[in-house]
Amino acid sequence: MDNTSRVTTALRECHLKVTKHRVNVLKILIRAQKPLSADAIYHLLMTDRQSIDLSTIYRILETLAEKELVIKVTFENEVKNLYEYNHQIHHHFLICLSCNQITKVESCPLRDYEELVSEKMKFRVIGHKLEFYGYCEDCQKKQKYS
Amino acid sequence: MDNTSRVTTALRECHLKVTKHRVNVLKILIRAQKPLSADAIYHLLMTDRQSIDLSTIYRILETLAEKELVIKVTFENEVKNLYEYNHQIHHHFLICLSCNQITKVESCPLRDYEELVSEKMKFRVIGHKLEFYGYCEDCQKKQKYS
DNA sequence: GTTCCTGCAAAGCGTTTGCAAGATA
DNA sequence: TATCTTGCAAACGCTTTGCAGGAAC
Repeated sequence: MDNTSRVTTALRECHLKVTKHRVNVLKILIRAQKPLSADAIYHLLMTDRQSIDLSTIYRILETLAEKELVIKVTFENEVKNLYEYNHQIHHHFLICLSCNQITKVESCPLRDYEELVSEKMKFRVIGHKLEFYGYCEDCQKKQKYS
Repeated sequence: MDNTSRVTTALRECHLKVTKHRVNVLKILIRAQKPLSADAIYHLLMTDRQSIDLSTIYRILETLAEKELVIKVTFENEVKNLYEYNHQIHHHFLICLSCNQITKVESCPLRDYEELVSEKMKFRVIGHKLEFYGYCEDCQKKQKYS
């Protein structure tokens, strides 16, 4: 199944009308494979000669987040909210402090620890958010020679 | 050593002038034991009959964050930036999805995992950010009877 | 006296909202 | 046709900034 039909089906299942803009936004997020800002989506659409208003993008993202087709995330030192396609696969991010590149990691060390926290702190853990900040391979190389 | 002199010393060590406002902001953050917004600090000062402008608080927090006396943090679904006193002790937070209460946990399961990430992903990990979202004890009780 | 800090007012920026026109079902 | 979606313009809330007066060193 290609992305267009995948996205169309997803929208129908959520009882949302299938509009050009919604399809485009979802396809962009799938292709990106990482969180994007409303603004970034706007520019990608513009580059692709798709006219759309920024406020429409915000409304679309809000709606999609409500239906859990996308996930809204915020990172440290990033003013804008970012939105990622919800692949339903638990993951974390590596965020390069130098170039800000975001890389996904699909392994997670926290399953056991969550139980421990639940017991010790009497806090019922529903989820967690974990990011690693540091330097990606490229930036490490650049730093060596600068 | 009481908080006033602790804070005064810290400011001097950072070559910052010791002003009433800076001392007050730092003391509030120490007392709070959790991250506060600029706005929250403003209201605490006002309640204490200390007149100050919001922009001054932002400037103070920015300066203190630069000198690493405080840490600027952002949480999911929280529009405002929060600032916490930097106790230099590694910790994480439990964030209640119901009442938004923030609780500190000082244990951390990630030291070993960071090494793994460094090796496997060729990403030099400098730090990480981890929060647990769920329900605190009080909210769990309330949910039972509602 | 010099440098840094602060209050005030205004602007900046990301995001949200009201409303009328337009598209989807 | 009824309902939902969109573009446009304006407003909103948090944060930053310019500038002149004031405080710390």
